Amino acid sequence: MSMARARPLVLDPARRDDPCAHCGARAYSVCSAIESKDLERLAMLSTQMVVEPGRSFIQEGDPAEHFFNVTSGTAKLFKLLPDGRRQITGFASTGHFLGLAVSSSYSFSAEALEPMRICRFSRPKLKVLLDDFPAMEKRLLEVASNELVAAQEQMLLLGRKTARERLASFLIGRSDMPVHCLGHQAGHAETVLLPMTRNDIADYLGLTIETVSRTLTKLKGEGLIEIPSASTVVIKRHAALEGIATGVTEQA
Amino acid sequence: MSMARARPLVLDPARRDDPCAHCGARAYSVCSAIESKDLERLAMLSTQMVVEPGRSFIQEGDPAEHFFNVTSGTAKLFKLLPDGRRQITGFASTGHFLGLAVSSSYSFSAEALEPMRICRFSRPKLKVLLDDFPAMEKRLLEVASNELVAAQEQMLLLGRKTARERLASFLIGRSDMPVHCLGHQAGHAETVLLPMTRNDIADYLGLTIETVSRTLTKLKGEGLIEIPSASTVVIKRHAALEGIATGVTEQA
DNA sequence: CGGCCGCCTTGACACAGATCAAACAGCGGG
DNA sequence: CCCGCTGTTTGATCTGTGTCAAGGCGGCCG
Repeated sequence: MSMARARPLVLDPARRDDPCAHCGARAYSVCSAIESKDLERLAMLSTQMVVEPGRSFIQEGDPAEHFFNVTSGTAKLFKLLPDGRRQITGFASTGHFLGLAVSSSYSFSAEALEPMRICRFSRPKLKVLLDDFPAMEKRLLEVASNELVAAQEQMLLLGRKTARERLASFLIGRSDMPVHCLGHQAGHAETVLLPMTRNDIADYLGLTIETVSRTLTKLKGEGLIEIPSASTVVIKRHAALEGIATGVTEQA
Repeated sequence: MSMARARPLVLDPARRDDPCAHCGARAYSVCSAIESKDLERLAMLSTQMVVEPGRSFIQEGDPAEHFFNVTSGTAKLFKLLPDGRRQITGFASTGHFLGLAVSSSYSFSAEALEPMRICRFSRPKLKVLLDDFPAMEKRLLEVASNELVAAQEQMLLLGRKTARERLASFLIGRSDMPVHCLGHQAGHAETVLLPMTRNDIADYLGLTIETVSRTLTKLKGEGLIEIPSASTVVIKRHAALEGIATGVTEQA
């Protein structure tokens, strides 16, 4: 909680050879709303950056000067209480857009879980750009709407689901993620990779690390999942796990 | 949970004497992005409706054919699990815009707490309107961004705050609400009116009705609040309550 | 190759909040 | 004015998950 103060590395501040045109994440991001011919202008406004695991690139409370677009890797987004209690509100991976807040300061922090590449825009400049590209604004509204739906689902999870249901929901949610979010290691859809620690999972699901560990062990014992390594879960009985996740199945 | 099947009453389907121009909620809603001269066109697309307390006007899972704008009154928005567990994700009052979901079906239900007036738009028609009024799209993006921030704050509450902190946050949040959301009964800022039942509060805060009641009684006993009637709370020590809400204060 | 360190698992016990149960209060209707 | 309904408060007890504590495992560095 105390390290990660250093600023992330800015790549090639001088070199600007049309990064957006060659961006692998473009198809998945809000930038897909920009036509090829206008990409150069978009690139002019953006700065490519690399963030190492454990490094923060957004701090709750700091003046919100930039928007970000995740080009590769994964970050955790979280809020803190003064005594250190933490709630992870989501994980952002390839294509994810960050920093939509209207307010003048960030309402959450973001820290890289894996090596990341992100694309940074200054807020005032992007605002101007949006006036010229209403399609991008539309896209942003879509993105925001989808996140709102996801946030409401998470509220249901945090407010009303049991630990068992939370873990099942989490695993099902991960297994349903689009391939480009998962990074290089594609693999079988039922093989879920967890780039975050048990602590992160706990803080995402509103549980403790011990409960996460115990609950996973129990699901394994029941043959619903396998855990070949701490960061890999294989879903063996997808339908059963989904039943638990949606609250259809009574406790075992 | 089983009543409220009847459709809400549609007001004056024929009469269309420029309702938007006289709408008291316009200043607070997304419609403020539309200039006076264009209001007639907006009115052509909208249908005014009245909803009685206890009536649903959005059902989770139903095809999402309309957007709604709350003109007066308050609704609760919620999601259900198959066994009846309920999470209220928010309360919508005057000026609130509903139904942003991109998906083809609603992801939550909405039910009136008080007599409501709402303004209904067909989705396809509003989509077209948005192309002509990018200012309104901007406004929608702002609204969605703000709701996202609120949703993240609520995740922190549901995942990491104690019952005492949740109630304090809830009361502070209510006391901070803009006047137009609270309906006619303006009154002192420290007088909080609760149009919802204890059960609704519980389902909003991820608690049970008994815990809500007990915790309020305890806060009263400590002189932080007064409860002149079940639906009225007076905040006596705002700063202290705020300290509890934000997790600064240790448990009493 | 061995030792250290961070992360994960497992166990014993505690407690905040849930559950079950009953009495109480406000309010509209007869 | 009293009755009955619905929502609220209060009490007794239970339990899922948190807390505290002790190993275990695996990866990395020297």
